[in-house]
Amino acid sequence: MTDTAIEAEVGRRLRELRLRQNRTQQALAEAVTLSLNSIKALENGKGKISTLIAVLRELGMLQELDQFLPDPGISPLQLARQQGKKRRRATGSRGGEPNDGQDSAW
Amino acid sequence: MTDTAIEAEVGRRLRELRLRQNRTQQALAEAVTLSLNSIKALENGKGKISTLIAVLRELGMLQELDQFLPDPGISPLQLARQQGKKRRRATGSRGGEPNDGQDSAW
DNA sequence: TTATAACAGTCAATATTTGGTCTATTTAGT
DNA sequence: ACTAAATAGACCAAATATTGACTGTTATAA
Repeated sequence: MTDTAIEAEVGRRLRELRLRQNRTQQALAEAVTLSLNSIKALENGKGKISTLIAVLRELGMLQELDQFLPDPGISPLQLARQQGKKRRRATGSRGGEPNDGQDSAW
Repeated sequence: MTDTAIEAEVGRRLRELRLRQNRTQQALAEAVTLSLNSIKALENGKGKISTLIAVLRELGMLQELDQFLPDPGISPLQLARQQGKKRRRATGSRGGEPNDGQDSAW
């Protein structure tokens, strides 16, 4: 499934959610203070993340969003290591490729 | 929690996921065929939906996305009513406000 | 059946994102 | 401690999204 296909599918599902609540694109647009065109575009698989979030909130899906991208927290070891540091970065050996993509979580 | 705050939080969690896999913004950018700037912006809570989806795929979160926005399917009654129709719309009485927002699912 | 609301599609102007490049800061490997 | 990699931040030009207005199509209430 291509990225474009997924975007389109997201749009379809958002429309389905809206219709389940029997709401109009126009009404939804007004509720989120966005234009009707933006809603159309969103349901057609285009748009900004901010638009998506606004609509999700209005449709009452924010809790699901939190489940979807749960706050992973920080592993204790990294937390300990973070003392006084302002940033975190990916680590790796100097010469070679940065890493092999295996996640160890610590 | 404001929309902007949620966007920022999404960015933070995406960064956390990336770091758990010990990957570089640069490496991630190359993996999804996007610019480093786009990844920076995304982790800062800005960007397009297409960018978000590409990164989610690369981080292996597409299944979670499917759970988050599950295909609601169509209720049998609506399916029956949809015979030969090309579109679906929100319904409502002619004169008054379109609807009260209660979802009946059928 | 008919009138009209809901929706699709387009256009021009504006706003935001993206890509590319550069500089500065900070973290981690040695 | 030194040094290089990872990241932040700003800049510009190009691409894309948003808005508002308009026209055409389709489904539903009456």
